[in-house]
Parts: sequence; structure tokens; C-alpha cells
Amino acid sequence: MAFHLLAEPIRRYVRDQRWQELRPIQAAAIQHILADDDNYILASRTASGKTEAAFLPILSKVDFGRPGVRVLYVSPLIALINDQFQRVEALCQYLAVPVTKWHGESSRADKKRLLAQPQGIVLITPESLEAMFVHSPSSVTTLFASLDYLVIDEIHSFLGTDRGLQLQSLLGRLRRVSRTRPAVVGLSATIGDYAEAKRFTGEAARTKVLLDRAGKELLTRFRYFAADRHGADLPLDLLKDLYKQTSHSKALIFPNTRGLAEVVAVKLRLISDRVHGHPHYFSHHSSVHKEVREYVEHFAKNNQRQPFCIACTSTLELGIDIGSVDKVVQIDAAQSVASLIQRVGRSGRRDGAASELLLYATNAWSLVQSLACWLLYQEGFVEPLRAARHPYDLLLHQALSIVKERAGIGRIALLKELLDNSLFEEIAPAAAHEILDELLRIGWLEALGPELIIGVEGEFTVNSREFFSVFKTESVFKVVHAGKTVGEIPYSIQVQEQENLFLAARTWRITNIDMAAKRIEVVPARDGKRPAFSGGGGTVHPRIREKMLAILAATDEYPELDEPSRLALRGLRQQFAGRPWPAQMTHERPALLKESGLVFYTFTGTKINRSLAFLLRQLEVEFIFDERASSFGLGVAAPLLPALFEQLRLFALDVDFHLHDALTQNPALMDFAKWGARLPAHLQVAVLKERYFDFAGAAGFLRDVVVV
DNA sequence: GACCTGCTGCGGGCTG
Repeated sequence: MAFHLLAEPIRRYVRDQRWQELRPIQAAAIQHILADDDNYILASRTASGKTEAAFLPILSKVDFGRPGVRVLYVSPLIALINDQFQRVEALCQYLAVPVTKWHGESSRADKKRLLAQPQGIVLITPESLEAMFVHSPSSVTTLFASLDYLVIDEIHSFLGTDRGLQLQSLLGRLRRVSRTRPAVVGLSATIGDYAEAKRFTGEAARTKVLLDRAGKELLTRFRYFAADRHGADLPLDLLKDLYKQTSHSKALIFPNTRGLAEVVAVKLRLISDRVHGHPHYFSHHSSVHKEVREYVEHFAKNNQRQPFCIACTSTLELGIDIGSVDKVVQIDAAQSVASLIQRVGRSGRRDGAASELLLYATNAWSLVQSLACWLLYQEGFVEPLRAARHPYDLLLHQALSIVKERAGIGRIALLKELLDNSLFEEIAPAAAHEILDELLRIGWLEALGPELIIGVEGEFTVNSREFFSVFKTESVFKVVHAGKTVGEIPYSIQVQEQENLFLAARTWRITNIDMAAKRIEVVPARDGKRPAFSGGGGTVHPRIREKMLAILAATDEYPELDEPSRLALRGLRQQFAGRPWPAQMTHERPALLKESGLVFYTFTGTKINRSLAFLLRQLEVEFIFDERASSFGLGVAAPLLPALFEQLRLFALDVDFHLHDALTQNPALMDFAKWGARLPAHLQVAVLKERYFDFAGAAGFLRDVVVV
């Protein structure tokens, strides 16, 4: 029995919680973590008690009487740290172990107190850890030289991302200053590739996975309301139906964009006002001011009886505690299965009744993508995310960070430290040398005797706040009403006096714009438009598109579809009917002759499509690309396609020259990687090839594809 | 038509 393995104070905590029993993931984690000092990945669905699964055994095991912080918890979100602080602190009170929040918004007095007496548990963000290495390396040693455990929450949010590469580097740097050998415990509900998760710890061979596959009971329904051709907003009938479906529920609605989240919140509130329904309609996304968002979270969490509706983006995907909701609504397809799982995970009624998932679609392609995601979810598929093996841009950033940390370091020692870190293990020493040479050339580094120091040109960069993060952010205008910030919007044609707009689920009129202070004054208004947000979306994995093709080629019926959805699916299937689909479709892709010309459907992921579009431009072939349908309209006769594909494939195999050219013409191509623009040109090309495009995938696709 | 994430140190002004 796992329970009896726990230390007595922890057993008392468990008894006081009045839990009937330990969850499977908790029982497994207790047995394993107490038995050895290995790294663990705990994979189990949302709200299955993963935090306790990690902390119950760790707190039972670690000797907190010894000096130094013993456990470091890393989280991708400040909001999550603040939530987890309450839970972990409640647990730690049974052991009198102090817990300290360490992020940009936590108390400086608390930080000072911890530095005077380093002990217990610290909750931190990757950027705060980076900042500590850069500005106060002695604090890193004082606090973290004797860690026993590193807990990484929502570890999937770091896998395959630039922020993950940064954290991986920081883990290596922590190990370097450590006198102990801390074990890593990673927590997640959505991991598609366990080998990658193990690799992320930097010690794959020492890492084991504990997995609870149990899903949850879910009542799923698809609903279809076709948008008119020009309809940027949602169809009125959809909004009316959505109101009817959610007016008595606690509902989360995910319409995929910030602008549509505002439309949904404002319009549902309008309908509700008209029929004297409840007034609890909110929006929650990155452009809603933090305090307003916190109010919404607080309302949802502390409200047992009243219904409410939050229209949101991925801000409510991760584990921020908003209590339980009984309906999750997705409008048009989610970008990934992982995202769908996280969203579904937010529902769950305490009484154990099945929670409800409503999947709306406004066009047939979106319906099929949504259906594909849902079927893949049922099959247990999650997109495998692979970390970049040649992150030259991260090496550049970490080189600057280490030079600053040491206040000067010999070139050989710096190279050794960088290349010893697991995330750079596939980078050749020659490339690392080149990056240092480039930093010396542009004056970001300088040689001082035998050592490298931060150069005059580099001081500004390294000393700015922006240095701690590896992602870019756009500049925005603050939107203020009566001295209170409502949120923010990017500069656009819409930013004009007397313009009306939606924000934070309200309607506003712009009364004053201060260009210098980037501040917009607003007053309440009666109607308006959705704000024009800029910004790119995510990427769709090839497997989703392959599933979409399989759905279209089959004749399966799905009882979860309403009648309009069924008709829409049938309509799209008819377009592709009459083709001799083999049982195992792998390389067959359809082309249709339409009025506008030949349309070729690739049914593959965003990165391969993006690469194909690049290659077509290089060949100066005209085309119309539609990512939603994954199709290319081409002014080419069908019999010529194989020859075109062969030409594209040869370009794909030798694409470096064209990428060099494209970068010279348009340096903004590197905007997706914050620290990429300072790399030597051929390393920029390498970063583009590895992270933004997939030319190897495109070449394989072009080699194998059979047009039907 | 398209998501999200975080932030030092120091000095000056203000409040209790």
C-alpha cells in the first residue's frame, strides 16, 4: 500500500483531505519515487492529482533540515505558480517546510528572506531562473547548489518549443553548479513522444515514465452552421444555438482567435440581456488585462451555483484552477489533438456525471478537421513534438548569458560548457566557433586578454529586460477606461478616435489616443467591432490531415454528428467520390479539376505545405494556397503534375541557395526565432530548415505522392 | 482567419 510508505505528517495530510483513496498515478509515483533516485515523467489526465503525485513522495523523502533549497518547481506560467503555491504550501504546513514564489511579480521581501536563509521549496519560471543566472549568479549557488528534486509542471508545454530549449539549457547549468545530483520529475497530461520527454531531462537513461491512460466519460456532439462566404464573424444562428446550449451551464468556449472570443462574449451577453438571462459573460485571452482575467478566474473558481460563460483562447488551456465547468465548446477545429485534450480536460463535474463537449463547425473543412482531431483523441494519439537538434540561435543566447554570468570566461571553457549541455550535443564545434566569431565581429563579445567578456555593443542587449526570454512579443496600445486598464490592442487602422470596438467582453468607443504613451482612452458604447489582432497560429500535424483524408475516403457514419454536419460531410465526400482508394492510403492524394483550374489536395501538415509553397515560388509557378483545405490551386494540366513534382523535389534537395536568397530579400523570415537574426547567414538557413520549414518531409512527399 | 508564455536593478515620488 502506497499510503503506508509516506512519512507520518504526509499521511496526516492525506487523512485530513478526506480522500477516499489515492489516485492510480499517485500510488505509482509514491512507490517509485520513494524506491529510487531516478527521473520520472508522470503522465495522467488533467485533474488527476499529478501535483500531489509528485509532492507526496518528495516531501516524505527529502531531508528539509539540511540547508539550501531542496526542491525547485518550474512552471510555464506565473498564474500556475500562484495556484500551485496555495496547494503546495497547505501540504508543506504539515512539515513546517517553507515555500517561496520566485517570479517577476512575487514579493521582493520574500526573495530577500530566502536568500538570507535558503531552505525548503521554490516555485520559479524559466525566465526568472535565466535572470538569476545573468544578474545574480551567486544567488543561484546560494539557493540551488543542493537541490534534491527538480519538478517541471506542464512539461509538454516545453517540448519542441524554443522555451523548452532554454529550460533544457538552464537545467544543465543548474547541474553544473550543483553539489548534489537532483532528480527531475516532469508532469503532463499530453505527451505524444515519451522518448522526447525523457530526452528533455538531459538524462534520458535515468528517466522512467509512469503512465495512467484512463480517459474520462465524455458526451460529444457536433453541430454545423455554415458561415456565409464573406462572414468574418460567426453566423447568427450559431450564436443563438450556442446561447441556448450554454445559458444554464458553466461553459468554456474556444473560438480559436482573440477577436472571435470577443464576438462570442459580447453577442451572447447581448442575447442574454434581451431574454433576461444571466449576465456572467466574459472573455479571457492574452489581450485582456491581467486583473480582469484574474477576476474572471476568481469568479469561475469561487462560484458554485450560478451559470457562466467564458469565451477564451489557449490562456485557459493549461492548469490554472478555475474549478469545474460542465460544458466545453470548440468552435471550428482545434489546431492540435494536444490542444483539444487540454481543453476537454477543463470540464469535469464533481458528481461524476459525464461532461459535455460541443464541437461547432462553420464550414465543411473545419468540420472534417474537428472530426479528425476527435477520432485521433479517441485513439490516444498526441502530436509527437521533437526538439530542434541544431538550435544555433539558443546557443548564441546562452553563450551571451554564460559570459555575463561569469563576468568573463575563456573561449575554450565557454565552448566546453555549451557543448557539454545535452541540447547542443549535435552541434559541431566548428559551428559554435563561428557563432562566437560572429558575436566578436559585431561587438556583442570582446576579447580581454585570455577571456571573452560582453562587448560594448552587447551590453545594451544583455542588460535589457528582453534578454531573459526567447520568444518575441508585438508592441501594443494599452486600452484604458476611467483610469483602469481594460486590455490592449495592436496598432491598426482601427486605432482612431470615435471607432468602436469589443474588448474584455464589453463594447467601447475610442475617445483619445496618445501615440507617444501608447495609450487609448475609451468609454462604454452600445455596439462595435471585434478588435483586429495580428499574429500567426500554430501548425497542423500531418497525421491530422491524413486522418481527414481517411474520413473523406471512407463511408463511415458518426452518430455524434447532427443532421447539418452529416450533410456537410456528405457534400465534401461527394467531391472526392469515385476514386479507387486503397485500403491503406499512404501516398495517394486527390486533384480536382475546378472552374478555376486544377486543385491539388496535399492532406499534409503545415510545415510541408509551407515548404511546397516556398518551392513553387522559387520555380515561379503561380498558385493559390488554402491551408484550411490543405490545397494548391495550380495553373498546370494534370498530366504535367509528376514532372512538376520531380522538379520541386530536386529544388527541395538543394534548397540552401534559395533560402539564402529569400533571407537577403526578406530578413523578417527569421522573425519566428528571436535570437536567430544575429547568426551567420548559413546558420540562419539551417535554423529555418529545421524549425520553420520541412524540406526533407516535402521531398519525401513529392517522391512518393500518387495523384488520383 | 490564425495561440500563448516572462522580466533585473536602481532611483525617484508617494504613502503611512
